[in-house]
Amino acid sequence: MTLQIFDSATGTQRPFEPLREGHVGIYICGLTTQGAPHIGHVRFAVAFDILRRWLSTGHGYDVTLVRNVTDIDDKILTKAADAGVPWNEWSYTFERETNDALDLLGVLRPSYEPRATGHVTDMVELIRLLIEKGHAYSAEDGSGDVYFDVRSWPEYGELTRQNIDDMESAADADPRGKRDPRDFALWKGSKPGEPASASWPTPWGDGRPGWHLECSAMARRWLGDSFDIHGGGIDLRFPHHENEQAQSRGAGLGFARYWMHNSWVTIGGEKMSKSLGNSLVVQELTKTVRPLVLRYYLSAVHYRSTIEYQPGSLTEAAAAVDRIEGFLERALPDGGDESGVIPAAFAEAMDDDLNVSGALAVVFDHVREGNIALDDGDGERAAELGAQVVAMTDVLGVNPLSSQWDSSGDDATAEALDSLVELLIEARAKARKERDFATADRIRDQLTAAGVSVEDSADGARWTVNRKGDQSTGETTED
RNA sequence: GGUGGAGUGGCCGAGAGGCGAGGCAACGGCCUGCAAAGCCGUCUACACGGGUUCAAAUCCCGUCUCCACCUCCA
Repeated sequence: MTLQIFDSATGTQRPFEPLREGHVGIYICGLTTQGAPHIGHVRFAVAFDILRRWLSTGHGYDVTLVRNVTDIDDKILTKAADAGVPWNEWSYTFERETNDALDLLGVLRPSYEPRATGHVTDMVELIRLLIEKGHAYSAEDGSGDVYFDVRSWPEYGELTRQNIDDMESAADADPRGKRDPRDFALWKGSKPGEPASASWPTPWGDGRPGWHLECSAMARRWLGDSFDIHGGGIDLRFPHHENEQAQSRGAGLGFARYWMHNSWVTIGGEKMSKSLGNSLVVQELTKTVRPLVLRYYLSAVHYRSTIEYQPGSLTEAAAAVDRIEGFLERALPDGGDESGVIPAAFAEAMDDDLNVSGALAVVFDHVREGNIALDDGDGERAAELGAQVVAMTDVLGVNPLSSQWDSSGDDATAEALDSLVELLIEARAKARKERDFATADRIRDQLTAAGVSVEDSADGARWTVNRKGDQSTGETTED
């Protein structure tokens, strides 16, 4: 079976064929290092994490995933200056914070994570090539800026299928030394008042990288002149990705062969933004909601569909996760292994441009069938189905049994809790046997009050510690 | 003005000419000492108006509504 990918450059779904057999090179834009990441900021990472897992698990590809860090730009310089912190420390602080958030959500780390500031030489080389080919020029106003000449590149607008003359030129655009208002900066000359540490020498003057150029330079260095997939948020399509492609192809490089863009998370119908406060910052949210639940929530919707966040969304996700988890804990009491085979229906859904919703339907079908097997006392069949559920949820990064989600503290504490609860469970079992239901219920109530759920079954009681976000109280409600 | 996306049952959300995706919630039943969990069942939906077709949520035409991007956005 071939993986079908919706290529936003053509606006069509087409079969994925890698440049090099057995290998896939992916470049993703997106790490935000201006501030703490909210759930909208991390969606792209979750979406492409699923792509990556499916390419390797489902198709056996060796995947190289490069995810850049824009560690210098106007916003970083401004915010750092306002905070009185060196810009590089500001950026690095949030780079770590974002990576922590992604670790928390089980996003696999990239193969490599290059920073813009480490690739000035590669950028200079690209600028040189572009000037040589007549696609770039040094600003005539002596600012030290270097611009890409969009009129010199007939294919400009190709990626987003736009006609250059139909574009609304920004009313507030500062023409500076541009030949055309749509020309964009490859390199930005240093301005008075900017920190000396944010300046690098080039043949066209001291300055710092333009935003778009870094991706062209880093993709080229770490993935080659041509590579398979370029990903990022839909809002980056234009101008960022359009400009990247123009620069790279203008310089004579093949660049990306498939473009994938994820949609975003909205709240109240609007794109999520920082001004909404920090209630949806990943690290805040995961104080009351399990990271697994948040990961599920961000994964469950197709990557090209908008996720509308509303109070209650996470409670709903928690219920769905509990359903999978409850089954797996009963079907695989000793934990999962890697023996599960991925069902064809699941693969089919995933091959259809990563139809995660469709794939989850297959997961839940297996959960139901497994529960029936458990009710019938067919542990073997249940374990088999459980293993399949493990395999499928692993692809989506939402396997409840994964060690990724272990957070119960140290083993000694867990063992102490275990023996205390077992003691009460035994006492309750004795009371029930003697038909002393008042005592049995009192013990269960005490356990419930302590945050331990008890479920009776034919072969004894099963208990679990209630998780964060399982109750509606874990949800922050809007007035 | 240009480009693109969307409108599906109480809610979320797939699907894309005929066969009731799935999840959540609610209600009824089975099971249970009672619960919980699980299972079975009920609620039969595709913005609106036309058209094509034996058959349309799906194709065509038109309309309405919402959202995004258009040179520092995940």
